[in-house]
Amino acid sequence: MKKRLAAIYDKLYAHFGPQGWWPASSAFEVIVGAILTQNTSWVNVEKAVANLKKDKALNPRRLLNMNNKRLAGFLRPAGYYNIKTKRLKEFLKFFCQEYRGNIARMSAKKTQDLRLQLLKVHGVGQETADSILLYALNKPVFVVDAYTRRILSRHGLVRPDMEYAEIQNLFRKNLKNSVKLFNEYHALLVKLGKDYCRKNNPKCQVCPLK
DNA sequence: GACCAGGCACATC
DNA sequence: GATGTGCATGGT
Repeated sequence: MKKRLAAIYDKLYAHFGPQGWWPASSAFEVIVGAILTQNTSWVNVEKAVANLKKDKALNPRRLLNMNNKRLAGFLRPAGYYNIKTKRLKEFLKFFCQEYRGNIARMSAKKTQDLRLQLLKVHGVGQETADSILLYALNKPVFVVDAYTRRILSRHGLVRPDMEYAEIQNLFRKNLKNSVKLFNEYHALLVKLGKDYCRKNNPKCQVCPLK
């Protein structure tokens, strides 16, 4: 398994090159994006984030104080905007109360403890929590998403219904637990997924992993 | 017009 | 524990 995971990474990296993730200009923006991208294409998330930036609202206090109607209006292009308004507010409440809206304070917490805290926030599940840990706070945690599952199962490394934690363990146990590697690996899987491995995508047979 | 997207919570069995 | 459903916009 070590060799297979390493080989997949090498092929993807050789084919696509470095992905430069996460596409955001601050840790806080990463977190907002992580919540907004739940089951949503990234281009739509970018529009919502642009709305917030244009209003100079992309900071914890301003977002937390904004009324929900207005916030939902900004989030609209990202879809599920009512739900996402609530989820974002839930995170902001936690972030401001627990860490005074300060990334460095939150980052100082022990990774596994912080992960558990994040999972208690309503609207933050495993993938969102891990995206925050890896891409906003640079913790060596592997992010498992729909593409990861689909790609690995199509290539026979996991069963399609395998638990999140089990898939995550595959990476943790068989690769160097490096922020740089985990960052790039997951980003490459998403790139491959978008280009070749969407649901019902006919390009699947010309996948560069073959 | 159908199908899909970088999930999650909740209901029901 | 497994399975089904609502949430919603915008691109292909």
